[in-house]
Amino acid sequence: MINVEINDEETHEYASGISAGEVLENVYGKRYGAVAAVVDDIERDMSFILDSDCKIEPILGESDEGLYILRHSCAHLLAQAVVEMFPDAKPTIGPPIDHGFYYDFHMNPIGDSELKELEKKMNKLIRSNIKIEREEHENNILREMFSDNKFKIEIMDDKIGQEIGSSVYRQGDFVDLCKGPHVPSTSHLRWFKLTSTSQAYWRADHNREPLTRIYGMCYATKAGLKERQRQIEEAGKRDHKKIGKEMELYMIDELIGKGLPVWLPNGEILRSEIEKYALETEESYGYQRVTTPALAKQELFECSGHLPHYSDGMYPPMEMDDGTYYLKAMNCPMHHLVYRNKKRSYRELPFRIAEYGTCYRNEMSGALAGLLRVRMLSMNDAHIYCTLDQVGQEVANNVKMVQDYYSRFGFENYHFRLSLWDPENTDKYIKQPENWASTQNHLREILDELEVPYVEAIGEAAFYGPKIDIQFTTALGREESMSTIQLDFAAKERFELSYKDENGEENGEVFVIHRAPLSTHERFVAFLTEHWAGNFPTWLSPVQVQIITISEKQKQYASKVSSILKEMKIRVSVDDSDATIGKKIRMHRKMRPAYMVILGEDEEKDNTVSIRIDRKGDSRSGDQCNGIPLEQFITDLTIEVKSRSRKSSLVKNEN
RNA sequence: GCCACUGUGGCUUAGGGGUAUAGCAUCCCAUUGGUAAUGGGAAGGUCGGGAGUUCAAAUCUCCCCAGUGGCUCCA
Repeated sequence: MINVEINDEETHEYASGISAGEVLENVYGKRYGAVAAVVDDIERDMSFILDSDCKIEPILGESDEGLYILRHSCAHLLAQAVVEMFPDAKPTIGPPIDHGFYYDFHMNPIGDSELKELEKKMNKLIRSNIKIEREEHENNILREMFSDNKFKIEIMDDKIGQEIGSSVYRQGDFVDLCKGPHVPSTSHLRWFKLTSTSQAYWRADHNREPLTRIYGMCYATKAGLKERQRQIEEAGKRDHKKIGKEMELYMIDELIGKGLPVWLPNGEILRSEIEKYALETEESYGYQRVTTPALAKQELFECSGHLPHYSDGMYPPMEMDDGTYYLKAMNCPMHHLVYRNKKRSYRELPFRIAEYGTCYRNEMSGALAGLLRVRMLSMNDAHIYCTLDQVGQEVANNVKMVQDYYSRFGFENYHFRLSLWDPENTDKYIKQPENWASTQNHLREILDELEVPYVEAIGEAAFYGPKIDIQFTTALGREESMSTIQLDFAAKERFELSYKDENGEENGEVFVIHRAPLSTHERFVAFLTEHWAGNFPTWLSPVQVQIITISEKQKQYASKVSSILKEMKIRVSVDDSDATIGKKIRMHRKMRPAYMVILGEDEEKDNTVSIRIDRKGDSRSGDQCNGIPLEQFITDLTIEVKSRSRKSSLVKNEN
């Protein structure tokens, strides 16, 4: 007999040789929802045999660990269906990911109809409730089992070597090399859906074999799957491409080219409001503004290191009669020249120059997406030239600036990331290992001191130095880089940056901080649109007031109200057409004005307005305050706009 | 760039070998209306572009162009 402690709560006695699953079933009953077990702190299959005293805990399907196992098992199930349907397909790897899993196969590409067939087949395998069994084999047996799959052999070479054995999991005729654990049978995998296919490369190396990747989502319960589908649908409604079209923020025309958005009047209002706000903020932080050209000579980008390290991201050169020119992908080289334009004194440091600079990047055509990834972008860029001692304070100021900006725009779903170089893959970076080590530590200390929580990411640095990136989570739950604060230890040598220090010596220890707290206009507006679902705070709204008349009798009063608002610099638009009031409201809600102002007989008689919130997708739609004195409305509105308030406070929720 | 899918008037969309549906928007007429559909009428498309198969192509085939998702996650 052995003593088994369950879930840190109770201890039971069992005959040695009992399985983890049998114990859990004995204690919790059959429908407890566990997919595997933790035995003495190691994740095990339900079939794991207990032959000595131990501790055991169930892994529930809905826990993070449980979902991981479910998704991993679901990937195996997909592989089983694929090899049954396409006997020549070679499974490679199939990990769980957020919301689901994927599996890469060496096989011909497949389309939607095959995807549906695969899903059907998987459902059939689920209904057959096939047992998933673990087997352990010697190295040579394993190599024999997977002799027709060079990818699995390569995995073994890398991970296991030639000596030791490992485990496989078998379900029906399908066997996969795997550490496990897995769910005990296919019936646990009911709540999945295959979502898409893609092409990937073996080992993510485009010189190696192209693979067909199949994606799926998988949850422990029907409710989990439904919730994810709802989230996807919800995210679709917030999609900046859809809202951008509806609100006429921007357009993309084939004749201009892809990745080259045109800002329409409404989008330009957003851009210029954001820019105005940034200019004010940065002026108060001691930045000076400059404007630099869109192109420059090859020699500049050789000097900066862009051509050796970043040429893939730049457009091909233009041969002119006096040399070779490139469109700029970054503003920094030109800003360095601004610094170098005259002798600098220590009294000038930190020297901060800023520019809403327009850069051109040669993104792969397939990577372009709405405003999120474009080929021409306007960066909220600035460079700070300072001593090593000043770096801490400057970075701290920028972290604070980012936090202030985000709170002003209402962003909450973000986190800081310390982006480090990859010492295993140094080709992408300037080769100065000691500088990498020291600057990375420096940034880490600054973040620790500020007590800002952050994660570290290897291989995400810029070629010239480590970064603090601010990562934004989209409505779909995907992570994207928004703001960035980068420390550059290479520019001082490449551009011979120096200053005259307190001792009258020429000092070359000039550190450069690159920073873009508001990302690019393009990406920022995309996030902003998604975050607010187009229902921007009043100060940003392209249409701040949409006047709607009840009948054409109020034409004059509407025109009077509108000219007063215009004088107060409020963006106002009037609909005094002969359509019905209901129709006018319906028509304008998709443009999402901050407020609708209804003007009828009563309002005109009393010199008042009725203020209404009615914006597509806004839960406050329909809220209205009647009979507000015109004077008061104008005062309140002006305050709300001037203070850049996040709240639409002119309509109280009393109805 | 690569893989898959998609492309029908300004927008949303039906159809799927016999040159095209509807709604919204637009314009006109009537209506002067109190909060998510007031009636009626008109106009608007070489079905993303090009080539091919066919008596006949929006529809089938091929090539382009553009959009969407994916191409970091290492048993």
